[in-house]
Amino acid sequence: MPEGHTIHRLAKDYAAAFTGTAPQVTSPQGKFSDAAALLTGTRLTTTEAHGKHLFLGFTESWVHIHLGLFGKVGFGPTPEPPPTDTVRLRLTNDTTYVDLRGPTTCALITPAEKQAIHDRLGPDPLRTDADHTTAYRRVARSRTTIAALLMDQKIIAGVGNVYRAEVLFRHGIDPYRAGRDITPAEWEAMWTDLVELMHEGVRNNRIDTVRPEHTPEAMGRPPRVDDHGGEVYVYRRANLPCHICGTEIRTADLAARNLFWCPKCQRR
DNA sequence: TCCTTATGTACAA
DNA sequence: TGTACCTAAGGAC
Repeated sequence: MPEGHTIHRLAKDYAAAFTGTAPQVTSPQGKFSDAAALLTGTRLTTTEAHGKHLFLGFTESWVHIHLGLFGKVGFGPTPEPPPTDTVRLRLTNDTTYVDLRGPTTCALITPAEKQAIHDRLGPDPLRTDADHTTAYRRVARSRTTIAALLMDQKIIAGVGNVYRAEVLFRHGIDPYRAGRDITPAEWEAMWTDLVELMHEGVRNNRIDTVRPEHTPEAMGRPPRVDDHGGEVYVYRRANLPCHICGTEIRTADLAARNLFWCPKCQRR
């Protein structure tokens, strides 16, 4: 379930369980075995997230993890169960084990390689070093749709398909508007909102975007049941009535991803 | 048991 | 723009 909030949460969870310890590192699936052998016996000193990229800092080098669409991480107490053959990376110390499966990336990198990743990523609403005005400069010059720009990690890091759909809804912005038609005030408002929503996402480990006055309880409707876990306005609600105006939520393909929006609440 | 789908990205043409 | 890659769950048979 990887948007930026998930990765920042994982950075905290890895740190809480392993910082200061020298975990046993293994790769039951095999693709990370050589690196795992090198890392075993060295200390995990720090962890960090930028957008959807996770970095585990060991004494000598960094492990760079990107979950992609399918990657999953699971923690548990020791004693650890025998790993299944899809576990790419397992860390185990005296109290905790953690398994990583299905990542797009799991690699040892140097500090210079890590810096190169930071350099190609845009500002991350969850990082204190983020400067949203640099992102707006790129948005304001672009003829690309705002829906595509919000998913472009070079422009803004950490937003995925759920936050994209939801923040556009919350600000009444039609997803097909060009970046250059987004006003500074609109960008500022979306950014501020993302900072809040994503911090809440880290705390709760799920995406909730529905304002208190529109919750199922407040509106007298049944709670949402969706395996992504959170309460949302439009994401994966195609052909269901908009929580606010009742219009059917629309869906379309945009750059090979599913886009969702309310044609009445979100105007050009 | 097979098929579809998914909160992502990179690379080829 | 299309396709490849990584995994697991749910639904159709």
